[in-house]
Amino acid sequence: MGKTNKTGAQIDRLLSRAVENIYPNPEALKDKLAAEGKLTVYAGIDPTGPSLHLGHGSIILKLKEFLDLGQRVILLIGDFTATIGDPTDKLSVRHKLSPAEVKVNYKKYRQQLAKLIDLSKVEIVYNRRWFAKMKLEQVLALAGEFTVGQMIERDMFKQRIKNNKPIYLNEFLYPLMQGFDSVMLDADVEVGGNDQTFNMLAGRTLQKKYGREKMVVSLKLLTDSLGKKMGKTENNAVFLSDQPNDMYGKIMSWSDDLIRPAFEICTSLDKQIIDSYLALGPRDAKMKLAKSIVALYKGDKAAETAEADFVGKFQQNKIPTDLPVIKVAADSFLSDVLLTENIIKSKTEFRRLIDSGAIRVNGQKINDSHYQVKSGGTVKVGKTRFIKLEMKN
RNA sequence: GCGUCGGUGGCAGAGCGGUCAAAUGCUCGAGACUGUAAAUCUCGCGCCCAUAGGGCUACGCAGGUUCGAAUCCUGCCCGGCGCACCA
Repeated sequence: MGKTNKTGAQIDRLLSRAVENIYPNPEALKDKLAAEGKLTVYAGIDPTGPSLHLGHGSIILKLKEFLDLGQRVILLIGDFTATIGDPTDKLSVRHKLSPAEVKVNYKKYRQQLAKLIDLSKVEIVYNRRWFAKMKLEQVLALAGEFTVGQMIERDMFKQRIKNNKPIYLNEFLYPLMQGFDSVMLDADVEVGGNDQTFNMLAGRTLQKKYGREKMVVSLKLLTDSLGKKMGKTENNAVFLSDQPNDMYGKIMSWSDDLIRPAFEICTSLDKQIIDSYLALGPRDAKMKLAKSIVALYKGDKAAETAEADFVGKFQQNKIPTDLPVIKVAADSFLSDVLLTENIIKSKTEFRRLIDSGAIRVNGQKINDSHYQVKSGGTVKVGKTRFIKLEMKN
C-alpha cells in the first residue's frame, strides 16, 4: 500500500486535532486503526431541537476523519433518550418528541450536515429501535451493572449533593442508556464532546462486561476564557441553521481568545494556514475564522457575501443589502410593525429602545414612540436588527 | 409516615403586613468608546396606555384574615434535611 505515509499523517491528525482525551489512551486507538479491518465508529446526537450547533459540527468533522480512513461510521440519533430528557433544568419542560417531530428534526439535520460529510456513506441508527421495547427486567439488569458510588463520582452529581439539590433517578439511568447504545451498536469507538465523557465511559465500562472494548474520543469544547461553554444556553451559540450573515456576525462577536481554539475545533484547515491567519492579528484572524466557518456550512459564495455584508454594515456603517422586506400600510405605527415582525418583544421594549436612542429610520434617530411610517425605508434597531419597509398600495 | 426548613423576576438571592413591579449580584438589552472583541463608563430590564402619570397582572397553587398580603392563617402541590420504615 503506497498510501501509508499519507494515512500516517491522517491518523496523527485524527488522534490529536481538537481532541481532549482518548480512553484508554491514544496509542491503543492508533494500534487499532493501524490493524486491518474496519472499526465501527459512532457519535450520538439527541434530536431535541430543530438545529444543530457548531459543537455538533466538530463531532461530525471528526467522524469524517474516520470515514476518510475507511472506517464504518454510524450517526446515532437518540430519539428515545431525547424523550427522557434531563430534569436538571426545570425551565426546559421537555416535551416528549413524537416520532414525527424527530423525523422533521432529523431532516433538518441532514440539510445542515450535508456540506460537511457525505451522508450516503454514514449509517443512521435510531436508539428507539432497542429502547422502545426494552423490558423492565432488562432495565434492572442494566442498572445492576453500576453502583450508586460510581454514579456520584461524577462531578455534576457531587456538586448537587453538596448544594442539596435533587438528583432524580432517571438521571442515573441516562448514562446507562447511553452506554447501552454502545453495546447495541457493537462499537469500537465513540466520539463525543468532552461534556459527554462520563456517559461515554459508562458505555466503555458496560461494554467491557460484554467482553468488548470501546475506545472513547472526547473532543475539546469551544469555551471562552471563563471556561463557559459556547452551547445552546449561551446566546452567541452558532446554529448550523443560522443565516450566513448571522453566523458570520455571531462569530465576530466571540471573545478574542476563542479564535485559536475555534480554528482547531470548528474548521479542518491545515495548521500552517491557521498560523498564517493568526499572524494577521485578532480582528483579521477572526474574520478569516468567521469566513471559513460560514464557507464550511454555507459554501464559499455565501461566505463572501456574508463578509462583504459585515464589512459594510459594521465597519462602514452601511445598511446590509438583503434585508427582510415588510409591506406596511401608510401611517402604521412603527412599534406595531416591529412587534408583529418579532423584532421587538413588547411595546414597552420599544419605548426603552426609543429612550436610549437605539432606533433609526433611514439613518435618522427616532425619539417619538408614536412614530408612524410615512414612506418606505430601512429601520435599524440596535446594532444588529434591520428591517426594510415598503408601502402597501 | 413523622418532624423540620424552604418554594420570590432569565439565574442566584434579599424582603417577612403598607413607602414592593420587589434590594443586591450575575445574565441580558441599549448608548458612548472600539475591531458587532475585551475592558470601562452611562442608562435600562413584567405587560398595556401615557409628556408628567395611570392601569393591569405577578412572589408554588387554591382559599381566608385585613382598609391593605410576597409578607399572617388554612388546605393542597413540590423540594431539601433529619427520624422512622426496609419490603
